[in-house]
Parts: sequence; structure tokens; C-alpha cells
Amino acid sequence: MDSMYLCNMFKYLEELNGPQREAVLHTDGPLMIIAGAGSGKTKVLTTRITHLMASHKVDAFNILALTFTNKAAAEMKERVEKTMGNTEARNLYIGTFHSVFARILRAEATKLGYPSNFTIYDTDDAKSVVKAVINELGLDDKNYKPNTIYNRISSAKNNLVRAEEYAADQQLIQEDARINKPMFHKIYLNYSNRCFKNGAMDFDDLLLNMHTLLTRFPEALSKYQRKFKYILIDEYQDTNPAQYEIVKLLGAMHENVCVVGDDAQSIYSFRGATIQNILQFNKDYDEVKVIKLEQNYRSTKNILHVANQVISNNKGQIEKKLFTDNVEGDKINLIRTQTDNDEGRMVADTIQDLKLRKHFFNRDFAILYRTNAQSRSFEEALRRMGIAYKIYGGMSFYQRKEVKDMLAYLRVVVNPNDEEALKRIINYPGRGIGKTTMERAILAANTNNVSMWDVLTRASMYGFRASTLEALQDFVTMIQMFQSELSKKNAYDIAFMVGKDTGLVKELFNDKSVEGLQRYENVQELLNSIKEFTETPMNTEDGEVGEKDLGAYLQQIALLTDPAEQEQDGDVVKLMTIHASKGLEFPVVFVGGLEETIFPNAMAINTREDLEEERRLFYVAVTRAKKLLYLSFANARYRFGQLQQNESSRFLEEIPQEYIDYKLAGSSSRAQSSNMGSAYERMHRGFAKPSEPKREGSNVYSSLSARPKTVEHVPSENFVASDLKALRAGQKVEHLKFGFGEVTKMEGAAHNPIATIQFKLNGEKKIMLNYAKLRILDDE
DNA sequence: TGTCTGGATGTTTTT
DNA sequence: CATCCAGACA
Repeated sequence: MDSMYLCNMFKYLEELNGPQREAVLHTDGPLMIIAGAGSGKTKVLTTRITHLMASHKVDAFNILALTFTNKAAAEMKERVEKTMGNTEARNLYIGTFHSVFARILRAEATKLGYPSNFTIYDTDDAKSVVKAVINELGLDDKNYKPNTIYNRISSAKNNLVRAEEYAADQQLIQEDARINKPMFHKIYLNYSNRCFKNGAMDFDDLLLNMHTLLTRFPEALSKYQRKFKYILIDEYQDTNPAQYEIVKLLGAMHENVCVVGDDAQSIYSFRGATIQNILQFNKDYDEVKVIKLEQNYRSTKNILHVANQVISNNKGQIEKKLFTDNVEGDKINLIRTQTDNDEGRMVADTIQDLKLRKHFFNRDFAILYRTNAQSRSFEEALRRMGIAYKIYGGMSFYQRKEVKDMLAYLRVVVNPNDEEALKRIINYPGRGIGKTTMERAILAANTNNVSMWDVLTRASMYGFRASTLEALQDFVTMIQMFQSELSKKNAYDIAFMVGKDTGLVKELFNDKSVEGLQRYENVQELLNSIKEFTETPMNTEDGEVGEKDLGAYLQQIALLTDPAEQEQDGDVVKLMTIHASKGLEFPVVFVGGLEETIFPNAMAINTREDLEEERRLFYVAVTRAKKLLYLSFANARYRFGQLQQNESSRFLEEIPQEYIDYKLAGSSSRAQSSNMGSAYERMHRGFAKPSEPKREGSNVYSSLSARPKTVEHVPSENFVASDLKALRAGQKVEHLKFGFGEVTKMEGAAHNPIATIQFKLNGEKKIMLNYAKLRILDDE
């Protein structure tokens, strides 16, 4: 069949350009698609899936499509369903790596010694286990910071280095000894054992255990190799070595592996992703077809030029030239404000203005930022102006205390060995089982090498005093009663019963405060989502999925951040991190906080690799915009409760001036940064400009730990803020909060002067005179 | 055992 | 500025 004939036969092919169509029609054999931003890669993927089913009669059950985010998976599924026009698409294996593997592992867990109802630990649970292990080993958690340790464990797992292997590797042990963490391997081992004993897998285990399954059980390998005749992988540049190996194993039989990626959008190296995977793909299979999608259909010429220009500062990219036939469009707008609050207000004003003058709707706008914490000022401004918005990410629904509490009960019912969940609810609502009892139970569990639940069920053997024993037995009886209902009732009925019988719902109901009401509503919403789960039919195959029991529910939501986003979001402005925005597009995009230490982030400017990833992140942000792009930054913002000032982001300087409209920024916006030198030069100077005391001490932590305590000051009765225009070094002043001091230095631009003041009681502070209230003391 | 509180401590990004 | 936790007290 030649492509002309196919065109007539399959209408969907007509909508594709040359390379896109080629990618769809190359059905068999390894295929790598290098897809620039906005080049229609989702369209290619979904059309490819449709084509496989419609033209090649491939069964949906034999197609595996892996994505990185739930959002991307949902979108792909929806689009295939739409083009197919039937329900076949439901049988596709489309999902994130983690969710697809969780689904498979649920069917295969017993092979690996896990219960099929294994719990999935989120990052909080995992860190809590790490912490417990560190304490039990009697190690100092100042040196062994749970966060750092967890990250290192995670990174080991992402590189397929298992705990036993780690502990046996002398080089790694020596490396740890050098950085004064000689016991790391022991923590890793204990952590892994503890999770296993609890019948729990953390996020990384879902990959690691999938790999174990495929390598240790040949029949499992061959089963899934045969099953997945066609494999498609989105965002291939973001795969880590574990994912890479698994894909290689799964695809080895049919070699119908199609990967789509863009090295310029690789932004997940902190999660172990390595760009090597995309560069290596050619070598893994004999005849790899490589197709480049270089035409951008999303953005205006101006936006695309800016993106191309900035990303060209990165070294070592895959050669490609992204172009567009779209209109030239408006210039990029630069917004500059005094503070983060002003930034929020200015963005909200601009949105309002565009709605009125250019007839945009709320849903046309996205506000993107580097860190979740930045959402606050935008949120406040939008709320004040009565503009509907929705924040994606941040504190997720399932992370809220009341939701976690409720889920912890359900987790214990399904898997009583889940110690993290057990600890959470054993005394909530209060039933007289205190810290001491809990510690003793855990100790007993550890010394006897049984689970905490085992100890509780045989509490009388462990010498608790009578009243405690009674409380424990009541608790155990209650949980067992729930468990006995598992086989008789559906997930919702059990959840409802748990909420009622434990007194948890009642406790929340009785709290009439605003937050209490919200908490109550959240639990109700959780119950609703369980109800919806039980009532939605699901495809069944091999008895592998399709269960609607509580265990299935828990495993499914463990990988979700929000309950099913059914309402199609409505007409709202969307707020999210740049990471979360990947793969999405919006008519008007605002990117906030373009300041040094925020974007690029202070954590990511010490190596070229880190900085280049920040730049790719900026590239991702810019290329989300279709029509209008606004970049904003504030001279100062509140961080850790103090007003901190920042220079504008170096990325702004990498944009050619002719693409920028400065009318909202003021003409001086580049003046203060013009003497900074190029990014390249600054990189070779190590970024630390001697004239910038805020970067003293070379890292964030040293300046944090050096933060002085504020000694409260009671202002003088006659305190009147002076006019500070004439303030000069040497003068003595009184500050409302910091007390008396002497000005040692004046700096900053004329419209934004900054005084360094040595306070008698509070040490040296930098004070922005535009905001501070100071009384100049008369010369004595 | 439960509750209160002051002091320390922390902000990257996500499954 | 929030949140968390250890230690004080009821």
C-alpha cells in the first residue's frame, strides 16, 4: 500500500505534514522521533495508535503507551478515543511508567514476595521510614538528613543499584566514608527491608521491582514481551536508566519501539533522567529510523525566535531547526515590579485588561513559575480582582492531613503490615494509645522481626499494662471487623463504614471553624471519589485488572495528585510550575519570578549541567505560549519572612532586545544588569560577584544557618519616620523592629536605594528605603 | 497520656 | 512566614 492510497482510506492522515505522516506510517521496527516544541508530537502519537488499530488491526490490548505525567496520559487516551470513535481505546495500556508498572506488579507481586495488595508509599511515607531507620540505628539526623538520604536512595534505585549491591560495593562505601556518611549503605538496606516487611513499595520500587520481575522471571518477561507488540514512549528524554532498561527488555522481542523526545526539553535530571538514553537509542537496535519534526504549529514567529535564541546558549544539542509559518505576532512583554505582590497585581491587571480589550477568556491564560511557593502572590491578586483560577500541583489533595488520615485507615484495613499508615491512625481519633505504647510496640516488632500489627494482635504476649492492652485490643478488633467486610462490601461501603465507626468523620464534623469545615468537605470529596471509582466500569482481561475493591482503589490513587479531574476545568486561569506545564499550550502565558536565585534557581547554578537544565526549563516555559508571552520579575520578594532582593534573571539578557517590548518594564530594567557580562563569562567567574554580599558563603545553607535572631525592639515614643532621601553612611537611625543602628553603606539605584545598617542588637541588615520606616537620630 | 509552646528549620522541579 | 518537634506542664 502506498501512502496515496492510505490517504484516501484513512482520513486522519490528511491532517499530517510529511515527516509526521512518515512517523505514523513507519509502524514496524524501532523509530525515534525528535520532536521540537509544538511540532505536533501528541498528534503523531495518537494518530499512530489509531493507525495501528484501524489499518493494521492491532489489538488495543497489545499496545503500550508510556508517558511521564498523568495529565499527558489522560490527554492521549482522550484523543485516541476521539479519533477512533469507539471504546476500543479503553483497552490500551496508556499511563505513566509508574501507574502501568503498578498495575502489572499488582498481578505479579507474589512472585516477588510482596502481597498483591501492596501499599504504594508516597514521598512523605518514604521519608518517614527513612527517618525511623536513621533513629533506630542511633545515627545523628543532622549528619544523616532524611531528605538527603532519601534522595540518594532514590537515585541509587533509579540507576538500578539495589541495597545489597550497594552494600557490597567497596567504592561506594569509600565514597560515603569520604563525605562522612559511612552508614548510608546500612540505612539503605534497613530502609528496603522495612518497606518490604511493610508490604510497601515506594515510587522508585515500582520501576525497580518491574525490572526485577522481568530479569528474574523469564516467563514473566516473555509474557509481557508477547503482550506488548507495539510500545510508544513519550518524553523519552526524561527517562532514567531504570526505565530505559525496562523498555529495552519489553521491546526486545518485537522491536516495535517508538520513542518521542526533544533533548531541548529535558528537565527531569533531578529524578535521574539522562539525556544519554535518547542519544543511545540509535545503538540499541540495528536499524533505527529517525524522523525529525521541526515545524512548529503553536507559537508566533517572535515567540519561537526568542526560544531558539535562548536555547542556543546550551552546548551539545541534537541538531535541529525549528521553524513556523505562523504570523510574526507581538513582541515579548517584560514586566518589572518592586515586589512579588506587585508582580501578582500587575499580572492580574494585565489579564483583566486583555479580557476587556482583546476578548480573551480566563481559560486562555496560564501563569507559570519555577517554584510552587511563588503561586501565593498571583493567587492573592487574582482573588482580589475576582478572576477565577485554578492551581495545579502544589499541596495535592491526597497530601492533606484529613485525607491522608482517612486513607491511612483504608490502607491498614487492606494491608495491616503498612506500618506508616498504622502509626498514623493508631491514636487518631484519640483512644489512649500514646507515644510510649507505640514506641514499645515498634521496638517489640523490630526485636522479634515481626510487623507492628503482629505485635498488636498478640499484645498480651508483650507485657503492656492492662488499660493499654484493652485499648489495643479494641483497636485491633475494630480493624479486623473492617477486614472481615472486605470480601462482602465494595470499596465505598467499607470506606463509609470506616469513616463512621472510627469517629473520624464525626470528629471533623464537630470542628466548626472555617478550616474544619474545609477538612470535613475534603473527606466527603474523598468518599465521593471512592464512590465514583466503584461505579465506573473498567475493562477486564486475564483477571489482571477490573477489580473494583478497596485495594485496587488505593493503588490507583497513590499515583495521582488530584481526584479525577472530571469538570474539564471550566473557564479559569491556570497556575502551575513550569515542570507541570510541559506538553501543554496556552494562548497567553505569563512566566513569573525571572530573577537570579529563583530562575535560574540558586540550587542550580553551580554546574554547567544544572544551569543548562534551567535554561531548557526556560525554553519549555516560553514555548508553551501560542500568541502572547509575558515575562515578569520583581526587584524584591518575601522569602523566609524577609524582603530579599534579586537581580533580574540572566535568561532575560539572552533575549535579543528587538524582540522585547519594554513598556511595562521601564527603560532602566537592563541598566543595572548590563555590566554583569555574558552568561558565559559569569560561568567562568563562578557566579559569585564580589559586590554582591547576598551570595557570600557560596551556598544557600551557610547564609541560612547564619541568620541572626531578631531581638525585639520597642520603638521610642517619639518615633516618626524620617524622609530618607538624604540618608547617608555614618548617620545613626532607629528602626521600628531592629532598634538603633548606624548606616555603614549606601547602595542601589536612585529610585531603589538600599542602606546597610549595623544595628546595636541585631547585627547588620540591608534595608530597602522605599519600604522601611527609619527615624534619623539627631546628631548628638 | 495529652496539650501547649517556643525555638529551630526550611524552598526546586514530580511519579 | 509556616511548620515541625522537643520538652514543659497539666
